[in-house]
Amino acid sequence: MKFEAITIKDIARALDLSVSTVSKALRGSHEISDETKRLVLAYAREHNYKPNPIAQSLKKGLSKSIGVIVCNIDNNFFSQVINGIESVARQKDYNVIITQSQESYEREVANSEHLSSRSVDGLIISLSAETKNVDHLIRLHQKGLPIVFFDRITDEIPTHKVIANNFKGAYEATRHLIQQGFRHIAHITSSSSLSITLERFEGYKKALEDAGLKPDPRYTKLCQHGGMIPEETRQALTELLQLNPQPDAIFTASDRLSTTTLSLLRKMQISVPDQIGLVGFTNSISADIFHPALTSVVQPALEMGTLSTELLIQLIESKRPVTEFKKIILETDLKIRDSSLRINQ
Amino acid sequence: MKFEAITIKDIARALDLSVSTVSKALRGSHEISDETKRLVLAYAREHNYKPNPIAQSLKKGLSKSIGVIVCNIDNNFFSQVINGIESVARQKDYNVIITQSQESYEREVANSEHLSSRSVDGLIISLSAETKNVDHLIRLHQKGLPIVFFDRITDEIPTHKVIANNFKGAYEATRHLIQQGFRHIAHITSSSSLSITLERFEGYKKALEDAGLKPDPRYTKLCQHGGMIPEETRQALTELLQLNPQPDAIFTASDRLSTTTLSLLRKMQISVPDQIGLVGFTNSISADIFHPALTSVVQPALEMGTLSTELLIQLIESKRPVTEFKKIILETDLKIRDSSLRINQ
DNA sequence: TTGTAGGCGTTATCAA
DNA sequence: TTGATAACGCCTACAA
Repeated sequence: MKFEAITIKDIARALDLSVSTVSKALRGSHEISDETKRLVLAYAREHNYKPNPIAQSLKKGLSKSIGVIVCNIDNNFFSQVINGIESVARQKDYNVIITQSQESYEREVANSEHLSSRSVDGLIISLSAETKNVDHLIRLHQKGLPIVFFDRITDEIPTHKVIANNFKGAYEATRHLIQQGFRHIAHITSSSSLSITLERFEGYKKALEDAGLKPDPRYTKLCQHGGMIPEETRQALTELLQLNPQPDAIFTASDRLSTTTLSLLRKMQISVPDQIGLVGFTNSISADIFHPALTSVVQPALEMGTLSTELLIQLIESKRPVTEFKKIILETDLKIRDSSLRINQ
Repeated sequence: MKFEAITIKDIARALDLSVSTVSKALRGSHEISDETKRLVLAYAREHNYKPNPIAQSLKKGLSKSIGVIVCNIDNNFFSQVINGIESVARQKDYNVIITQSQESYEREVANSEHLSSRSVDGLIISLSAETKNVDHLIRLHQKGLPIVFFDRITDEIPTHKVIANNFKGAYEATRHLIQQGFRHIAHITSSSSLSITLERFEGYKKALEDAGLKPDPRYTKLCQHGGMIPEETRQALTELLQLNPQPDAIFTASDRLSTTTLSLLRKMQISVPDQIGLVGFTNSISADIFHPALTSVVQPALEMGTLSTELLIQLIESKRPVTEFKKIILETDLKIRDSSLRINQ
């Protein structure tokens, strides 16, 4: 009943050769006669021989697989990044092992521990909203595990990083709202410990200042769980709507926050943008399809995935230690669309 | 510079014991003295010993990983299913290796070959739109690789399957359009070789018939690539709009087709539902957030993932061959909402 | 040109 | 209670 695959040993026995001869023949070594090679290759093909990757891994100390930690796959941005990761990885013959932190620090630590201990050759990670301390990753990095960060990065580890131009995106999104005539613009964003939170907040603030508007700290609400807990977002929105003067527009900092906010507004029977303006920051290409009622700032998520993977594989396969690390900032591609959501239920 | 992990051998040398003693002590064998166990475990913990999973795999012939083949991760339905798969797998200590067929038969074959050959203990798959022949999977199944199908299944392989109640979902979606007063309801669907295509078409047809409407074959358009090629969908929509009488509503059979159609209608400046009715079939929970202009039929995608994974792990870990296979049909949870998309650009 | 032997890290069997 | 040995499948000095 077990899945019996053919091995080098089987070929050797069948052809009355030694395993090393077969091994060499299979890899086309020049120290094997053409005749023997022909025989071995023919037999291998005929019996559909495939080297056992696990044995190869054990031998070479490389698993030909890369680990990925994201907070949640079921999120347009991350699934697009993973799409990019998978495409490049497959092309270079690496397996992709996916794990989710669900925005939990503990799960992030557990997943990183699990993925290391020799089972992956490298790690691609975007930090969880809860993560304030990256010692677990520093440890792995010091042990020599190649790591590439994307989107939610840390400055504490010297390695490659790929991010979007969060400042510029947030600046342009906010400026767009201002140009639409909104004056009291609120900001719903993620955990204060995330790199993206600060960068986007700075863009938001600068746009207000450049327009002569005074950023009011009461108008910025943090969601420590990055919107994973809807109640948190509901609370933030409710508090904003009770302020005086009431905000006339909202700049939401992520896909999850945007969609949750949109959904809450719908339940509250508040039309966008007739009653309140809404712009969402997004890194997701298809966002313009999925968010027909949002104005969005679009970033190439797919490219983040492909780039990160190329950099990681480069790290893995470089014989000599890499000393210079890149921090790649993908440029904002502002895409404004003003469809609106009419509420009629 | 290499990642040097501590091994059993290191512990044995340090404690002046044999590797087999250490191995047994680590697994708490009762044939080892308490004193020795204490020593070994203390040393192991102190030096953060982790067994090398690759060596264990080689030894046991099990990799503790499951392969997944979907057409595209960057698709709400599949990313939600994978979310479910990953959750259950992690809980049971399995790695999840993701691959995408991109709706290509060739890539599906290549991925399945790659994932088998001992690198995964089981396979969870949803067929590509191009796949007409499943010999590649029959081969793996016969070799003893446990397989579970979800959503896009085949009847040719006797194993567990998890699907949605496609007939009922399509029936209700179509009936809803009829109740809204639409009479010329078109249907844009996927490849004719997919199981879901037929099932959803039957539901659509039955709803029309039950309402005394005559299904017109010209009103059903197939997209052989499941909407992966936008041009295909554009063509289908264009042809539909040229028919006489022109359809007054469309029932789209999948997320990708729904969003593409919505996007095309927007470009054509055709409002939904003022100028044309639109209902999309979806298995995706968050669809009601993402498709504010669509009426949707909601299915528990997450549950498809968790269920499939539980069934697969059951197959993998069952000592005796499983003889009875389940075909689980998850029930439709119809969720109607009639927000509308006003076009103003 | 081919074969022998040892090892990658772990586990299982059998002997001490 | 512990240890020596072989084995999982593959690779590679080194010998023949």
